[in-house]
Amino acid sequence: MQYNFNNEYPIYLQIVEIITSEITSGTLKPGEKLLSVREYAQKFRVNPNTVVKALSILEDDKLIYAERTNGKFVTNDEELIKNFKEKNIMKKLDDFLGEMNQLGYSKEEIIKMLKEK
Amino acid sequence: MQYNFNNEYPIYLQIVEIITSEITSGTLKPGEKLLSVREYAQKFRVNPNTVVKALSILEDDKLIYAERTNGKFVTNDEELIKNFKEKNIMKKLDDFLGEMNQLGYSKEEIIKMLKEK
Amino acid sequence: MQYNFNNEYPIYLQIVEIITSEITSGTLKPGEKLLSVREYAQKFRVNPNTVVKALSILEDDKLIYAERTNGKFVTNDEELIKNFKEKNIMKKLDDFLGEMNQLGYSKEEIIKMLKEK
Amino acid sequence: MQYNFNNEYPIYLQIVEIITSEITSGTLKPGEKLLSVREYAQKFRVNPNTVVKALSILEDDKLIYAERTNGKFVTNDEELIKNFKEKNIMKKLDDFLGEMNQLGYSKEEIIKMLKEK
DNA sequence: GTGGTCTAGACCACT
DNA sequence: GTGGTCTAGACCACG
Repeated sequence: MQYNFNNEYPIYLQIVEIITSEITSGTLKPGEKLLSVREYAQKFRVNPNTVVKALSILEDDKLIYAERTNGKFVTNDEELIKNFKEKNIMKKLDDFLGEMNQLGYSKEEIIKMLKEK
Repeated sequence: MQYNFNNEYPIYLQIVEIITSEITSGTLKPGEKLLSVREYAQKFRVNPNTVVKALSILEDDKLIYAERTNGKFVTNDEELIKNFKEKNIMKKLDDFLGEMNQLGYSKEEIIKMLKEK
Repeated sequence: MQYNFNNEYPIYLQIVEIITSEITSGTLKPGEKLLSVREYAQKFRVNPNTVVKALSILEDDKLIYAERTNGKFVTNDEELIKNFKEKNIMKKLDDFLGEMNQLGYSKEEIIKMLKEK
Repeated sequence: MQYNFNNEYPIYLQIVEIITSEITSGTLKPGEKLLSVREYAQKFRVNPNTVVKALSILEDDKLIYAERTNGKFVTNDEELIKNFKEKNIMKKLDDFLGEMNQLGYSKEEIIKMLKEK
């Protein structure tokens, strides 16, 4: 798979989003070991520092935790993952509705357009 | 009215979006004269150059045109405005659906969540 | 006829060029009376001041002369018109060759491309 | 080398033309890194922002692309470069022929004059 | 009074 | 060190 990063948006945040959705969607299971920084750097074709920065944010969010010399792991707190997922979704929904309203579309019209797709 | 610009996002792009919505929503009619660069600068409380940058993007998009020393005007090409509006909407819809799918939500689930809001 | 003025270039200079070529190409004959400022302004759909500025340049160039209350006329100096025409042509040729050379085309290649058109 | 910018013409557009010719003529190869904004500013003895403006036009044209914080690079799309070169040439040829025709010269006469130069 | 251009200088995020 | 953004302020051509 190719990763096409958007240049108008910090790469490390794009990586945060990728790994976050891997966790919330279950591609990465609770307790599972993450790739090493070097492996992610290769996979994403970015500078290792960029990966470090992304992972430290995930660690702040408690979505992953580090075992000192052993690697980084997905949290075992499934409740947290679930909450994170819902919070994420709600934010996206609200942002989306807000933008569409600004353009003059009501919720009903939006649903109609979605159905037609 | 107060303009609260989001700091994580270039002001000039936010101005582009504001004026674009004014055009696509009909607040600014085809052929209508825009405020002068200096007036927008006052209104938005930004530097005139920031306005210049925003307007030059709208001009690239053909949504407005400049009459040398006379001011800037909304395009008379209503077809273009309509296309622009639709393109804009479709992009937002697709982006939104893409993000949601990446998080593991189907179109039906999304519609359901929207209805519940 | 429609006049589509190029916005990136002063209108009065574009008018100078139009009238100049009318004179050098013989559309306007030596001694012939020009339109009035007002008539040109209507014809070109520009501000009368713009026409005045254009005509004053032509007068500086001696291509036209003013009879006080009577109007403006094409010069009777056919030699001048001819010289003007040649000078004009040579400048255009040189500019063109210069630009093309900068892009890496020799005179021979240019002639070849012209023939193929 | 000295850069003598023509005062009747925006410097940033003159820079656009210089770099465009360097790309289309192969002086700058596909994928090659451009000088930094600051280096160009020194070389051309202009303000960095003037360079920024020129480069942003080249980026709009897709002739160059930016790698965030890493520099700017010539596009790798050689087809695009070729098309750009040809389009550029054709435009110049057409403009030139158009002007000359307006002055009453046929293509044959133009070719004759070119040969005599 | 209008937009166009340019300068000087500053701060910031990113790698 | 790189580009991106923004400000303040200046001068100019144009109509």
